Amino acid sequence: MHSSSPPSSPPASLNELMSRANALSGLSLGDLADAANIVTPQNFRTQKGWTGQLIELWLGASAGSKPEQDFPELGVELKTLPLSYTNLPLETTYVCYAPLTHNTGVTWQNSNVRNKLQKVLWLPVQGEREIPPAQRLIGSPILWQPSIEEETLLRTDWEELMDMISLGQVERIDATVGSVLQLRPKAANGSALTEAIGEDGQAIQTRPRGFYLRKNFTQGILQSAF
DNA sequence: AGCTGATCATAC
DNA sequence: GTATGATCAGCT
Repeated sequence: MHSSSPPSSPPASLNELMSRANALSGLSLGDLADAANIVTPQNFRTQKGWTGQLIELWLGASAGSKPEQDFPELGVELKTLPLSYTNLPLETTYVCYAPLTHNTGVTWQNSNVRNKLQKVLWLPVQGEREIPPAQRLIGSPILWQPSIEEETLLRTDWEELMDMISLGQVERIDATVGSVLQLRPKAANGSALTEAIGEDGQAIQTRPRGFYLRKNFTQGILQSAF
């Protein structure tokens, strides 16, 4: 049960964002969907981003698909995190689209990955597939900033991946590359293609890729929060 | 086509 | 059981 309505404006401060997030903790996805007059799907097979969009709505994030943080004024990125019964992440976490061309001048410091991960508000949600989406409960929010050690791990992986992309080795990158950050396909389907750099420096067409955080890394974030 | 929100489903 | 590679929906 939940009787209020989604906010009509973005949070004006970090405190307001956190108090909105804390107010969701303990509620079910069905509660929030009902109160917003949204139909909860029976499963996420055809609506994989549904939970994230529902939480965005309730926190007052600006809708849309811009390559920027969810709360630009606060410098905060929002991520829902599906958890198992033992509170382990069930899925990797998408970070951002990977640039495969025109990467001269791109450094870790000005990268989209670093920008997105500078400050993240994690919203844990029960994610076991046997739990109907409507019954899945929201957990306590975690506001996270990478530690020096975490940022070093991320930067090292990012630099290795970007080096390979820039040197024409994108087709040799698979999801095993990177200790905490990995590169995987990111597209509507297998026929989507984008430009990349080939082995001999020529333009090639390849599947679009995205950066993802490994489960072990997000698990560490959860652990250090408790 | 690019990019957001992600989970699915098969190979291992 | 789990990670990789593939896929779904919506907006620009």
